[in-house]
Amino acid sequence: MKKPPSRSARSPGRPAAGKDIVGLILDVGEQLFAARGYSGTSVRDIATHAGVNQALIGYHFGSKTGLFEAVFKRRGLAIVRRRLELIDALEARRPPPTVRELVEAYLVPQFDMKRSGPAGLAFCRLQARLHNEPEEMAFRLRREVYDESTKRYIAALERTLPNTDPEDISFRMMFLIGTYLYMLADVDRMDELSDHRFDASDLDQLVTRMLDFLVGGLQAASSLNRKGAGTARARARR
Amino acid sequence: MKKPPSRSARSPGRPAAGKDIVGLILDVGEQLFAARGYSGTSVRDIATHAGVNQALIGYHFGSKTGLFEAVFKRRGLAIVRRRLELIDALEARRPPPTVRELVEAYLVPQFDMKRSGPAGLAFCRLQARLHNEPEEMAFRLRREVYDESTKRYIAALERTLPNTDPEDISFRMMFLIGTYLYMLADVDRMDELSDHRFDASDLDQLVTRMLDFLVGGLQAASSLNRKGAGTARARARR
DNA sequence: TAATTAATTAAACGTATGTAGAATATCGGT
DNA sequence: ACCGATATTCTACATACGTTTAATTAATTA
Repeated sequence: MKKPPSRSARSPGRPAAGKDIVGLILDVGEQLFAARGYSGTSVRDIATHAGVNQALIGYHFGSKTGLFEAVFKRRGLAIVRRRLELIDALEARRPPPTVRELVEAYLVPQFDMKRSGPAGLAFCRLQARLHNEPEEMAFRLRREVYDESTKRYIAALERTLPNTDPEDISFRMMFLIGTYLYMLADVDRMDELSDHRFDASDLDQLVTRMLDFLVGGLQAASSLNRKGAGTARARARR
Repeated sequence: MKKPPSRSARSPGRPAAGKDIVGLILDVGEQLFAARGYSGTSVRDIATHAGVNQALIGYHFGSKTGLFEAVFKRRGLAIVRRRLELIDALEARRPPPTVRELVEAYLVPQFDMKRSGPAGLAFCRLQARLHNEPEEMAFRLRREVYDESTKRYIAALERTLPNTDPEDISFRMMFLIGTYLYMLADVDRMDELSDHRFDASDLDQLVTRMLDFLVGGLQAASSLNRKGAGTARARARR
C-alpha cells in the first residue's frame, strides 16, 4: 500500500532539501519570546507560527529552554563580539580613549542591532527583558554572554578615570546598564509621559542624548566620604 | 445527616472569623509574582502556599489578572502617594527645590519600600519587572499608578532647570527611571561584575551613589544642535 | 543500488492550567 | 430563632502545556 511520493501540503519524512528550517524556528522564537516572555510563549505557538510540527523543536533544540538559549546566543554573542572589537581598536590607539568614546563603543552595537530591522528589534527587547526570565536561565546566559566584555569596559574606564574610586566606577557601570536596557526594551513610556510632545523613535538622537547623560553621570563628583563609615564594610573586604 | 460542627482541619463554609485571608493571599501573590513573573505563577501555586482553596482567589479577586492588579496597586499607590507628598512639601518651601532634592524625593519612597522587609522587597522586584508582563496589563497599570506623579516631577525639574530644553529633561527622566528600576530589580549583577569585591547591599550608600550619578546626568550639557535637523521633527510637532 | 542517517509529521501521554458550579458553614440583622 | 448574605471548600470541566515515541521520507554513504 505505497502512496506515490505525495507532493501535497505537509507530510512526514525528510523534506526535499532547501529552506533553513532551524533559522526559521529561531526567527519565530525570537519574535514570540520577545513579545510575551519565556513563560508566556508556548512551544506550540512557535511551531504553528513557523508552519512546522511541534516535535521538530524538540528534535533540533532538545527543549524549550534549549531553544531560548539558542535564540539568545545567536545575536547576543554577535553583539559582544563587536563590543570587544571596538574596545580593542580604542585601546590600540594613541591617545587613549575618552570616557565618551568608551561609552559609545559599549552602546553602539546594541543600538545598531535595534536599528537593523524587525529581527534585531525583537532581539533587543528579548535581551532587555532577560532578567525577568527564570533565574537559572537568566543568570547563566548573562554571565556566559556579557560578563567578559563588561569587565573589559570597566577596566578601561578605571584607566581613563584614574582619580575615581574603582568602586564608584563599578556602581556607575550598573547604572549605565540599567539606563540603556530600559531604552532597549522599547517601553514607549516617553510618549505617554511627555503627552505625545516628544519623539523617541530617532535612534541616533536617542544615543546622543544618552551619551550626554551617561558621561555626565560617570564623571560626576562622588559625595561619599571615603574615610567615613559608609564604605567601611566594602573596603575591609578588599 | 448533620455532622457536628467539624472543628478539624479545613472544611467548607464560612470560617469562624478572624484572620485576614484577603491580605494573606495578596502577600503570597506578591511573593510569587515577584519571583516568577505573572505567566510563571499559577493560581494553584498561590492558593497552596496560602493554605487556601484555589476557588477562593476567584471569589475575592475575580481572576488571576484581578489578583495581580490588586497586588500591584496595594503598595504601588502607597509609593506614589508618598512621592506626591514629598514634592508638595518641596514646592511649598522657600527656596525652591534643587535638582538633587527632587531626585531624592522621587527615589526615596521606592528604596524605603525596598528596605521595609521581605514584602516590600518582593514588591520592588515585581514593580521593576512590570514591563515584562502582558502588555495590556503593564500599560494600564503603569499609566494608572505612576503617570501623574512622574509628570509632576518632570514639571518641577523644568522649573528648576529653566535653561535646559524640556525635551532633554523628559528624555533624562526616562534614563533616570531605567536606572532606578534596574537597581530595584535586585539583579545582583554588581557582585558578579566586580568579582565579589563590592557590596551593593547597603541601600543608603546605593541611593547616595545613584543621586551623584543621576544629578550629574541631569545637569550635563546637551550636545545636540537645537537648530539642526536632528530635532526638527519633534519640534515641528509642538 | 543497498543500507544508514537525518529531518520531518502524526499522535499521544501525563500533567498543569484558569475558571465555574454546587455544597456547606458562619455571620449579621431582625 | 430565623434568614439572607458572605466566605469558604470540593469537584470538575475544558483546554493548554512540554515532551516522547513511532512512522515516514529524503539525503548521504558504502
